[in-house]
Amino acid sequence: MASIPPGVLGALDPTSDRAAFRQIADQLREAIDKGRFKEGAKLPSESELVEHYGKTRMTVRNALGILQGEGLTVHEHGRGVFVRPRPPVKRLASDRFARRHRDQGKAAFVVEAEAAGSRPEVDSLEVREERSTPDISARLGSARKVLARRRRYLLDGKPVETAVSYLPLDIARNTPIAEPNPGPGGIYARLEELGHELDHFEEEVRARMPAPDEVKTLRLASGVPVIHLVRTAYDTDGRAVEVCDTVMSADAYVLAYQLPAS
Amino acid sequence: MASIPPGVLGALDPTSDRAAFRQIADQLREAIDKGRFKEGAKLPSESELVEHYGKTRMTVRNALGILQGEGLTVHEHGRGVFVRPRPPVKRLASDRFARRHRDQGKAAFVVEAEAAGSRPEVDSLEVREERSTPDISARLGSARKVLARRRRYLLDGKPVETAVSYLPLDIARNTPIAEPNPGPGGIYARLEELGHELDHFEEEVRARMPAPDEVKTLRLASGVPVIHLVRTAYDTDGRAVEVCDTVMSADAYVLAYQLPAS
DNA sequence: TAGTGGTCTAGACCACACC
DNA sequence: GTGTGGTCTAGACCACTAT
Repeated sequence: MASIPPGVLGALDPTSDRAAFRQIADQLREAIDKGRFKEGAKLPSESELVEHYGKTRMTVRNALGILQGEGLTVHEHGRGVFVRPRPPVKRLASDRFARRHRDQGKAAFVVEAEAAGSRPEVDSLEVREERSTPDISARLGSARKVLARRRRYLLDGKPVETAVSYLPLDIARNTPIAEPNPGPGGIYARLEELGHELDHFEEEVRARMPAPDEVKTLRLASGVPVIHLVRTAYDTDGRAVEVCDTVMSADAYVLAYQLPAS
Repeated sequence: MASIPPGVLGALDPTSDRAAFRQIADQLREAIDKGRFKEGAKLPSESELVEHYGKTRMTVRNALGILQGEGLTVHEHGRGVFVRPRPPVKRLASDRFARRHRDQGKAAFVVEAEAAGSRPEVDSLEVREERSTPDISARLGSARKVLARRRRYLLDGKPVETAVSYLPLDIARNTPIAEPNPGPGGIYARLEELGHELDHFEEEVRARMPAPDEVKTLRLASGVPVIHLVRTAYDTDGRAVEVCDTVMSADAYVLAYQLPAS
């Protein structure tokens, strides 16, 4: 068993009211923040920490659990505990749905990702007709049945986002929108060809901890929240023609918006 | 010790590969999701769960720790574990900085909150000159020193947001902007009076788990992420005149934006 | 095979809330 | 005082990774 380099971690203060496992977590957190453990570096093993602090393994594990909950570390069974690397984030610009970005043969996600030097993938593509939920109905203005397009997006092999688009059946049924591949420019281009010229989009942004199925689908490290984004597309008649419900790994994205001052 | 109503929680599957504490967490999560425990309701105590499942207290506590990490429960020392109530969220509309909302005698936060039936407060107000960080300098276009305006917002006594505004000293020094109370319409109104007519704002939105000091300041329950929002205000000359760095309790807000289609 | 983290037992004492 | 959750001990066995 290797030992911990001197000066990296201090000693506990037995007179403190702060629980031992919190003090240990504080010291590890500080060491990470100050770069004494760099991104991707391995923290001391549990047995090293047990020896260093003179506490039992359970206490040390509680401390490590705090860091895990804060998203600072990833724990790999049989290997060790590592400082979680901060992956490069993808910036979603406020003009990402502008018509001028739509004249490509590829989907917007693919174009943007390749421009950023990443390897994009789309999988789990599923298109089917469904009964609408009350929330989707309210946003679409009372469609009982909808066309649902589900997919998952990956960057460099890592899942980053799931999305479900809901469209009223009277618009989408028996059109290219109901095909797995809707063609160049995506469903927004098809909607405009079908006479629904797009006017604007509304997006609602929330953040929360993921549900267990989201952890699985997005392969989320523990301590990583999700951004929940619901976008509604309106045509020039003021009709809601699509609702897109998106769940994104929060460590993969930064959203950018522009707001008018007037 | 009361006992658990029959049918609410099942039994463990000893043949399953899934760890006992995960199975217990699954059953409690399902019971919460299905409304068998309602918002604010008390879950069975640890000793009740120990008896029900025939596992030790440590195993039961691990299960409860999962739910806590998911933000599903709040744990109150000496009282019990409760289903976390979903507080009403405050909707931040995309036109919230429009000039027409600025002609009030009160701050925008106060006006909106009162309209929504909440009791708003602003505290921890602090205004001072500071050295700029590299990030703020880059956003403002190289101001070495800045005026920093720090404050914390509360709704009905609960802290929901901290914000720091940074303004270049050559704009803000010796103006009402440097006063604790900048007057009606806030600093944006003062900026326009000083000749910096506002053109637009840019916002960057991220989500992450809070740092320990943010947990304290915002009194965050465990399992609640924060929304980190950085807004830059530009005047009609294209100059960045303010950067506002905001950390919001993610369970208190939903952000709404409008995007153009053209 | 050795080292790592994951799960679990069976206790103990403490701090806090409520009656 | 009783019941609650918070902290901690001192073990045990297992599963996974690396060599």
